[in-house]
Amino acid sequence: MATSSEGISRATIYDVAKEAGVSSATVSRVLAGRDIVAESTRVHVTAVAERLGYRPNQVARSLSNRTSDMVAVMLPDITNPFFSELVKGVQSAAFERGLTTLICNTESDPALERRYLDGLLASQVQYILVVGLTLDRESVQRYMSAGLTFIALDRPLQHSSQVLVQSDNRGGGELAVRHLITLNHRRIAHIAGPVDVPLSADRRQGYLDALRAANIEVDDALVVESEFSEQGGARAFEELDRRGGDFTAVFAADDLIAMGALATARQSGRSVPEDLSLVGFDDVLHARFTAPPLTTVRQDAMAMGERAVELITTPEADRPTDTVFLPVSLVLRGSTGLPPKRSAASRKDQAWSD
Amino acid sequence: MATSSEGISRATIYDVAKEAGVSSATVSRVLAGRDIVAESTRVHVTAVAERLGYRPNQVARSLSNRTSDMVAVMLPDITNPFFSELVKGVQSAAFERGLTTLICNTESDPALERRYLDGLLASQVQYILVVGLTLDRESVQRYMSAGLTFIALDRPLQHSSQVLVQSDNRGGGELAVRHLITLNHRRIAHIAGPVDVPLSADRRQGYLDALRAANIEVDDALVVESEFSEQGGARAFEELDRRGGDFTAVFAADDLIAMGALATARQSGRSVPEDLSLVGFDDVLHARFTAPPLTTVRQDAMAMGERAVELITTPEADRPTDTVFLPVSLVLRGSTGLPPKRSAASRKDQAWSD
DNA sequence: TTGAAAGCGCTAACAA
DNA sequence: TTGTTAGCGCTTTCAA
Repeated sequence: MATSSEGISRATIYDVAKEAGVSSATVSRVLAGRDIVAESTRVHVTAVAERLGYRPNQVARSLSNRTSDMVAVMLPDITNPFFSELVKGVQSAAFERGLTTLICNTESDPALERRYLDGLLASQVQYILVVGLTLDRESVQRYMSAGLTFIALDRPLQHSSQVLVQSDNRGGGELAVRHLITLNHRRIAHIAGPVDVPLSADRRQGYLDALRAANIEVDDALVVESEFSEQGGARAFEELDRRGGDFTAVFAADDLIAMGALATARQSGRSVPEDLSLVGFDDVLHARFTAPPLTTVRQDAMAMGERAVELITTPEADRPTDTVFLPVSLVLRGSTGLPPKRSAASRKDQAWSD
Repeated sequence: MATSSEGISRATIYDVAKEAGVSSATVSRVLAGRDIVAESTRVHVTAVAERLGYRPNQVARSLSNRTSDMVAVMLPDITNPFFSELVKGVQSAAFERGLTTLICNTESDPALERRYLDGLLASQVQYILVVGLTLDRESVQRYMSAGLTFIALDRPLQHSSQVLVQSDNRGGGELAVRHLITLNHRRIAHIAGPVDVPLSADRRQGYLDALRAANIEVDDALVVESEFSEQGGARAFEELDRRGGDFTAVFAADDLIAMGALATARQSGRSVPEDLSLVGFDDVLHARFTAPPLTTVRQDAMAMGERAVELITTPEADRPTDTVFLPVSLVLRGSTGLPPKRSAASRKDQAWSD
């Protein structure tokens, strides 16, 4: 073994073996723990390894095993607070199981996705938790047959039927809009997420279901689309305004959109919730610090991450083959209230009860 | 070479060698690119490799080389938007150089930090971009002599004299407060960051310098401390209020604090900027979507990440040995304005000029 | 300019 | 229960 001044060299399994007077195989067995070893040699070898400050070389282990202790999580935008919380959940769950998390920020760029996947393949990484790929189906298939196992989080993988862990998006949308209806809102707008993200349709479906259940006619002019960002929400709200602005409430497809809409609404002179009620989706950390604090549908990002990691450590046979749904809940805060007089007055039942 | 149905097996360098009728060493040379190889064999081997879909096995490469193509970035909290932007910068710069980024979220927990560092060591990772460790100096030293190279980002490493890439925090604080003074504010509070984070002191020093330069007496009752979060900012603002609340402006040590303070200020019935001006620090994405949008000191997180990656790819000899400062700038938005009448009237010069 | 061969550190048959 | 040995896939002397 090289001296520490030589840098990165460390005690190897051979150093331990020689020092302990056994073979390297025995040391390996002791370390792996699951092979039969005499208690006395186990104790001795462990002590020697400890004394030498031995640390297994993960790279050598990977090469020999053709496995890796890393799990990758691939997502479109780490600056989206929902995703960064998700990452936190993945990371803490992975850590508990001795796995290291590799975060891949793709910017929804297929070229980046490909580079990452190639890199993961080259590094023997097997499991990829993925939040929406933009890569084409064929490429994904190719990576799968090359040995990658995908677990979809939040968004399904292109056409493919991988396991998917996601929140009850439709139910959440319904919850949000039912809340608004209960408050007596009738003209409810929806800022939907991008069409190419399936959960956008689910949340929108929840919106439609709630309206229909209350016999409220659906007005397409009240639905606009936006990307998941404050920027997008701001623009979408302007568009809604441009179309006439005849609504007393908005259900936004996520909190960022809601925050952008909130900022724009206030700039256009409306007070929230007096003139306009607003509901978001996700319950990101910042949602309780907007002015007013945002009423929103809570998704448990940490739980989603944990559940996904749980899946990869579940023997393949016991693994569910289709979607795992996570419950959502409504968090009431200050951004929703009764509609302004003009359109509210007619009903007094139900309000504030949900 | 195994068939693709066998899973993760791929063409190896030997498959290419055999197919091309050369030795594995030659293939290796061709791939490495920097060794002398006959042009004809280079072309031929490249073609064969291409045809076989050969991809070098990074694990084997690492084992042989005792190096890795990964660079780690270790930070206290990925959900802090400033850090997630920083990560984005690191990742894109790393990617351009063929490096893969490993993100380690430590929660400021020394036990987690240690586990991560052990793992990195085991994976042959050499470079760690680190945003503030809580680990003790001795441990850090031990990791360094075990071969890890630390590059400090945003916050210096414990007592150690590693390279540090950071913004001009003192200058930024001064800029913020000078702006408030120019607007005619005289009673300016400061919500400082945690004492154990050095940049807190720098920004606070900027605050003090600006006050002194304007001959404004410093009032310790106007300075409170907070962790870097909205939660903390909210609490700090309450404390400030409890102490009498005789101030017309607040300089917050970061945007999250500012956002928490903003929410609380509004709840306590003040309008911003009419009753109270507020300046943040960082210019995170959300800062332009608060109500009103936040005036703040802009740090270029992406640039910081890029600069750090640049450093690790710089030959050690040419590498700076101490702090690399990045410029900051003031972004004027809606959260700052003239102080309320009572305390403003007396001066008419300067206002709105900066 | 190329090839043979010895590692890098660990694991896993197979034998003993 | 333990040791011997042959890889895992690549890099890199050293010779040719």
